[in-house]
Amino acid sequence: MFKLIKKDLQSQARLGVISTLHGEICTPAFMPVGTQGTVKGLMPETVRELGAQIILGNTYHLYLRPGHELIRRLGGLHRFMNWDGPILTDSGGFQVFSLGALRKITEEGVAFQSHIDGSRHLLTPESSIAIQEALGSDIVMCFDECTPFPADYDYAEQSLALTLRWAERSKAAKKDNGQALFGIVQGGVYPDLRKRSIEELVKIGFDGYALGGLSVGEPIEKMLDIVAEHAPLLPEQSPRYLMGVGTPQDLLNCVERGVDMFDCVIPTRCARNGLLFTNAGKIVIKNAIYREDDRPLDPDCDCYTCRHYSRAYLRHLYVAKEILAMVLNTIHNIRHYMMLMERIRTAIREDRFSALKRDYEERTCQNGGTRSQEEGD
RNA sequence: GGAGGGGUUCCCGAGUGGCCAAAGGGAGCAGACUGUAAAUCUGCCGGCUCAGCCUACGGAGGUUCGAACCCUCCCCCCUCCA
Repeated sequence: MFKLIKKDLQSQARLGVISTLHGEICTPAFMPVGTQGTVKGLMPETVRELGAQIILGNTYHLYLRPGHELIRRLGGLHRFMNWDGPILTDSGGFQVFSLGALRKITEEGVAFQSHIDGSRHLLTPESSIAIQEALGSDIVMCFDECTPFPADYDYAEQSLALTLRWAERSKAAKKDNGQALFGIVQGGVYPDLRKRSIEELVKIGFDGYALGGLSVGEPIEKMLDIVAEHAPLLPEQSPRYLMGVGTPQDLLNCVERGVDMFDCVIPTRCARNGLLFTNAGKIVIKNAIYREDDRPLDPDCDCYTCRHYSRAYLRHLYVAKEILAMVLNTIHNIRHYMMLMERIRTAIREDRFSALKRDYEERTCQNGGTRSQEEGD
């Protein structure tokens, strides 16, 4: 299911292809997030045109609404949302983390109260897998506990142990139906725990491996250290997925450290909130300096937004709270991410990944990436 | 002509003797956002030589230790009746 095509000589960067039931994915790849069966603001055709090869869906959210059985009856998630490319579904493990106040973790699984209506539900490794099978995703994620940060060693160790037991149960529950199943590495920020996590997951055996429990509030340097140390420990012939990351700078840093797949809400959420990524750094489109700026967002971008609209118009739409602002901004940010990934893949193929990374950093450093530079006050 | 209501900081709008540079919205300015409870959230928002001072609650005057708040006159708006 994964074919490693090339390894960079100067870094851990890799070029590969993942085969799924709904097509191939060239890696390194960034997967736009479509939590509720839609990449917010975009039609599937647009998502595809922007260069996305695979998108995310979410077990917890689709289970609660509209319900996985309903989606199954209507032909599965692909048909339901009119996206015929690959879909990866997250298991609900992240909601164990993000909906902290509304859930209780037990050996059996996680008892949730719906954030929508307060109703009570139990999500287990078995039910999470069953839901993902009903949705019909191409890549199914094991149900895990996304360990929070900070977490002390004892908590991280117990959490990891639980996630490993759940991984075994997820594997056991998974039907042999062509859907891929990925294991998730946990262990907090503790190297020995993460190493153990990897060893145990590999023993169980998965189609791919994800680094989880990162980008949950730990310092970026910490995350990079962990990725640098642990991504190379994952099986070379399996895809490596860093969950929930990140900024363009994070993507470059983590490809360099051996990661093949990413997903993150940053490009879509930030687009809706008016933060746009360009080849000259980030732009906060609501800022007054763009009031009469007739230039495109990014002259080096080929997206629909940059080909047709000025910063002044985009600022106007945003300030006026027009729906089109979110659409155009999302188109741009996703295209920026996709273009970056395309350039990364080409650069690895042509043995110039390091040069590309350096070049991108130089172009954008003038006003930094999100959360990258020193925090002011 | 008669009866009543009202003029507050960029706008709307609370306040009705000291705790008021004055609630709350809006606008404006800036920041955040990392497996989406996010079209969300946060901060600033009269000026200055900034633990204080100055300028401000339609205008002018007055009462008071003290007034956006009480009194007098004036100006302007709105509603109803004729």
